[in-house]
Amino acid sequence: MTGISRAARPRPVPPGSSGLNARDRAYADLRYRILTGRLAPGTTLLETEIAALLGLSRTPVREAVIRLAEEGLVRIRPRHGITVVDLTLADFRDILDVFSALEIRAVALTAARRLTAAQRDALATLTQRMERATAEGDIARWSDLDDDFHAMLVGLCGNARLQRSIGEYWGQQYRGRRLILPHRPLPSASDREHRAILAAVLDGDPQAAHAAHLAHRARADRDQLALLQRVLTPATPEPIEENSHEPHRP
Amino acid sequence: MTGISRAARPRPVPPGSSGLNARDRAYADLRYRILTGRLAPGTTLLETEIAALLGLSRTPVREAVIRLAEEGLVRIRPRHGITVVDLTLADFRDILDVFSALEIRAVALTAARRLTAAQRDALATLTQRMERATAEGDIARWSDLDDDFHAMLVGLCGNARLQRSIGEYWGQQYRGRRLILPHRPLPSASDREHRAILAAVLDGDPQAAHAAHLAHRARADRDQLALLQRVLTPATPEPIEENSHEPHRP
DNA sequence: GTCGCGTGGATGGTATACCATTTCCGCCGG
DNA sequence: CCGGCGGAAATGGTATACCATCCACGCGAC
Repeated sequence: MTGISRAARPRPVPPGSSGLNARDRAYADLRYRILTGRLAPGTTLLETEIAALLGLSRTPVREAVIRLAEEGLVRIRPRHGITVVDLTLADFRDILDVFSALEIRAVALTAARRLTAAQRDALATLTQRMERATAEGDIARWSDLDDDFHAMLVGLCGNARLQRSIGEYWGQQYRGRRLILPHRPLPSASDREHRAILAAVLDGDPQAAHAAHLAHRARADRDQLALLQRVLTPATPEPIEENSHEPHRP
Repeated sequence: MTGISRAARPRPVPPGSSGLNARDRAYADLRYRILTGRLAPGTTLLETEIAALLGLSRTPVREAVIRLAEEGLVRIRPRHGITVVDLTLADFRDILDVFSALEIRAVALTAARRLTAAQRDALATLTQRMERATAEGDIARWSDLDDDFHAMLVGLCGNARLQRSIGEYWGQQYRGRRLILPHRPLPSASDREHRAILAAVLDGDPQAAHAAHLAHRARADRDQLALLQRVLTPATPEPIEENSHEPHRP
């Protein structure tokens, strides 16, 4: 394909998304609003309301909403409206289980492939930049780079279906990451594990990559869930700030 | 349960189709036709034609087709119609990669759960019946039981999202199984591996279950792909089924 | 006061109408 | 004879209309 990579696929989706049909625009727009918290969990809207909100008719909105529902971001209750799903700790556990299983496989596949020098460099550079971010205590920056690193590992696996499924869960997992971002400790363990993953991938050793990524995800998921529990459990004594590094205003 | 109460209006409802909404009926119907080969790979239909075929309007058909496309069973090419995807060996490899990764995780989760006596019995019985089928050389029956066994392991994992994703890939994997069914050797290896999986699950040992299922899937996938290669490579495919060709347009 | 039933309205599921885009095909010019 | 161009028809994407269904609410009966 194009020499330049498809660019880090994550990112909730830039606001200026254009050149698509109405269905995809509606999907991208709604997904973006949900992932960035502009559409808060629990928000309930009618098909008509969403259509009006986006300036479209019900048909494309409906198709987009069905897709979001299949992805687990919203729930459709006939005659009750479309509700932004409020994820519980158990939900996050389930999501991470699936997401990790897929990602581990993807990394193993990537390790089994021949990478170009540019790709190898890019991976190595990302880990270095993450370590620098850690050293500087810039967790938000680290988190973005971590997204890029994982996305790149997945993007190189060569299995389009696998990538698609991972992308499907990425959004849900992202919501959890976003919630705990302000509470994250320094990701020294992740940095260390990333080194091991990188080494295995550059070595072209799928077995080692599988093991390394499995270990990484097991620990990272455990930590993330522990943090999520802390964030989610309070009945709401402390309003969780919806602002992080995003522009404000809902 | 549904009985006659629903039939308030004379609707040209497809025969046997239970009382779902039109979208789900269209989805189930099309999926069934594709998986059973009634809609042969390569078949191309227009939205209008499918709608006429199912006796529905385009709207629900469209929604169903979008879902099938996301699932990878059909391909939508605007202004060219909806084509039943003809899976290549590479496709099957990709599909099995994802499917196995998910199923392995599911089995590990199941092993981590407390099962009821009935569930344990059911699993044990299934393996026994499979072994009997093997002894009798009834591969078709064995294959069905194998489906049941795997489905039950997955069904017990307690992660609804994981189950959903597995279900999404099950259909595609099923097409491959169906293709090689007549060429399968006696599944002695599978039976042996199933014993190991069963033991680990009944032991409540997720680690062991993970390892056992990983080994099982790795070997089974390898064998299946080898068979698929044999089935798929000949330019002039053997009469795999009695399925008739679609009438071609003049 | 509470429970049950009926009715009206809201809602979403489905059908249909409309329109922009693309493709196919024939015609004209080179 | 070939290739580009134009237009008509087909097609899918979108908008809208329609209608069965379900829910809420109120009224009446117990």
